[in-house]
Amino acid sequence: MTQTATPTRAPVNAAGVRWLTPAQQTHWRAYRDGTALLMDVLARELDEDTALSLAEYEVLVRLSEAPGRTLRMSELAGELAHSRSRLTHTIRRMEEAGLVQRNPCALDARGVNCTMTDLGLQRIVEAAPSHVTAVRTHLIDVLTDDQLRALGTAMGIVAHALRES
Amino acid sequence: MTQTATPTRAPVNAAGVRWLTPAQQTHWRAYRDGTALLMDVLARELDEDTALSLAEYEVLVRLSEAPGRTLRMSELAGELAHSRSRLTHTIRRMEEAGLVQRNPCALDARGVNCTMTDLGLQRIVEAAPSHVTAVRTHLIDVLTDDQLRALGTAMGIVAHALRES
DNA sequence: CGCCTGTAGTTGATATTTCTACTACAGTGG
DNA sequence: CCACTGTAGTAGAAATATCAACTACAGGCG
Repeated sequence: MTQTATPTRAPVNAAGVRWLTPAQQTHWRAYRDGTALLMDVLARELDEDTALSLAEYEVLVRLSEAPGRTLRMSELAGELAHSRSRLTHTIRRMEEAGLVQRNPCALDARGVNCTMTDLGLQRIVEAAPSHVTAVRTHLIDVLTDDQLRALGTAMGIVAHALRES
Repeated sequence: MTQTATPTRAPVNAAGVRWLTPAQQTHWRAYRDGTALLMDVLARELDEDTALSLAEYEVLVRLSEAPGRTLRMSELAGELAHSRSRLTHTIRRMEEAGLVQRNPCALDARGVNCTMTDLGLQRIVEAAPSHVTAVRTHLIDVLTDDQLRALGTAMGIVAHALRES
């Protein structure tokens, strides 16, 4: 749990686990804490300004970019990295609120197409400026272009590695 | 919601909102999606291997590093960036499981000290190798040292900016 | 002291997420 | 055609997180 020396190579303990170097520890924690704070404030401000959760907003963004404002449930779940179950519950609530609509998929009788309604479109058009401003204020404007690019590149690599497995 | 040109300056819409450039959009999304995937897999593997949630693990880490394995509830909440309410619920469950213990604070009668028990220490000593390996596998080992450093630096700046306000 | 404002922590209700099991259909190979 | 395996989606229960009071005490100031 604690580190007494400052090795440049990761130490290996008796069980064969490669521990983290102090620098790795520091960077990992900065990432973890910064992400927790950032997501928290983005969720809070979005909810205050627009009464949408981050999950609902993300659903609407993906649908707004899809042809016919429509995506299969599984595609949506895959893009959002949400479980199928979670997505079902989210979409059911959004359907009750009139933001989306579900229809059976013609090509695959198992499938369900999820379509954004006009109300859903209206809501995200209203919400986007607030959210974009929040992302700018708390993330983009506090970093240089290089820092943001490095952040995106690093997490892109992480995401790619995870999607492989 | 969509971008047709590739400006290097952020466009400004009628409402005065500075939109994101395509590059900013790409990096922000890579960060968001990568983080979602990463946190998800870390939580899942930790739970499978040790029956601890990420939140519980983090509580134990902070306590293990504190003098006397003890922290005030509010200090713990501050470090974890969790709400007080959330922490109270988490700690109540952990206390029922015998991982921590709560005692009134001598200096401040409002305060509550939270102490890690021997069982709690044992549990995190057992859990740490698994979690460290997961963090290595999915984050640290897929990045170069420079990339990890850039990631930590960027999110450190973000965290610092958020803690100011 | 007595009042006021702010901090620390808890609680119960509500909302969301996760877990588990389930139905239905697709695709493959006998 | 039929079994078998895998994919798509759902539903209810259990776990967890958020929200909105609420109690209790600290610290400042008249």
